[in-house]
Amino acid sequence: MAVLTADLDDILEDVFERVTQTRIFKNRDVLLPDYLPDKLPHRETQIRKVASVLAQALRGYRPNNLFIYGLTGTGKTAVVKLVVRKLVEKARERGIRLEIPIINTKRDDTPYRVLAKLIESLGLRVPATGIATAELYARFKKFLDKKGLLMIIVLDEIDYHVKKHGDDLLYKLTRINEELSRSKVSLVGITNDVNFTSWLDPRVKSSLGEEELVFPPYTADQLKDILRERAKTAFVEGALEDGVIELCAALAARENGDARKALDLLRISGEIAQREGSSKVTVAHVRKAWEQIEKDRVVEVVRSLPLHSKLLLYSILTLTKGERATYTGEVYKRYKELTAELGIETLTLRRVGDLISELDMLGIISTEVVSRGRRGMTRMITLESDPEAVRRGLLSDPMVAELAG
DNA sequence: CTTCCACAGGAACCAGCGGACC
DNA sequence: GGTCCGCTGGTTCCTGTGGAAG
Repeated sequence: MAVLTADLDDILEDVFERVTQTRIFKNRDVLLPDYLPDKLPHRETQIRKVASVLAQALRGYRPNNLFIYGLTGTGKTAVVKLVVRKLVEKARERGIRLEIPIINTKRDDTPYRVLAKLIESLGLRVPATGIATAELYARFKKFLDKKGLLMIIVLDEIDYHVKKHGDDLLYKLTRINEELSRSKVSLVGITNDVNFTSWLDPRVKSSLGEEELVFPPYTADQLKDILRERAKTAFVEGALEDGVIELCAALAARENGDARKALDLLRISGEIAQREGSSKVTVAHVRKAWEQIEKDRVVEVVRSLPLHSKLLLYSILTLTKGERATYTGEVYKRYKELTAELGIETLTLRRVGDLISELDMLGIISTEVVSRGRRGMTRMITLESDPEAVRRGLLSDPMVAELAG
């Protein structure tokens, strides 16, 4: 352990030396998830389709509603944003009154907030709460009609909204044109969930699906092209060892052809290489990055859990030790002991069941409803993620740390 | 074949909060 | 300043259920 004997100056000197000497990145930012490139390889047909539907706006007509499906990281949002950017430019040149708000309904996840965003896009401020949603909708309609313009509303990740709040708002928006005299509205819905339409009222479905477009997952080869394209501006020449791009592409292709994941992976591989003072990004760096992404995700998710979920997870962790399975009853018993020890209130079994489901959906644990015959129905619970990462996430909470002693 | 366990998970309801409206 | 509103994060009460034990 040379590190223990070296003195601080030497260590820091060494680290600074390595980090500044080696140059891997030319422009790291182009690998970040929110970077919007002006070239999107293998999305020509989708760009064409979106553009041809929305371009009606340039002639002053209301474009057909458009519905876009595709898994995460297939370029849906990027394509739409790119087309919208150009379209708004053109409309301005031609003096057409066109407004295209893009609303992420996962971030703004209530009907209220969606409407608030819409009103804000018309240039008006809205209180964060306090008004009935129906009233807000009435206001939106009024202001919109007064302005007399063409509005294309892009609702990103719309499946979240509908699953949480139903298709009420969507239904109203698809029919809003009947109540407007001076303005027109088109809708673009974007969803990750391919079976999403089963959640919709048939009338909404047919109206929203005037035009439909599917974004297929990228293949490994296509991901390679995307990564190569970005790598050109992201890395200094010769910084990538042979096979790095191929491996990133292959790993991400396995994850449903997710381009975002592929880009993350490449970026983090580069960061690891840089930190190690290596002059090249190697395949080994990619493998490390892959593990790190998963662990970081787990630590972060666990850290941001509410206290009672953490206590449940802590119960699961100690009961399973990362190996065997446990059951709802066992977990609840352990959980009650923990809350008693901390002197805090205990949630009901009903609520705990929901919290366990949430942990399952987050991918931290996996559960399966099983019958143990006379011993009743229960959920079989196994820890799905790296126990060390889970422990780290949990111990960052002072309450849990107190329990662990 | 029937019983019966130990929960799953739906439905309805509630308290408290922050904030706008009148 | 009381009232109304939506949201969060709970509770209470309830009906449903797969399969080992009897």
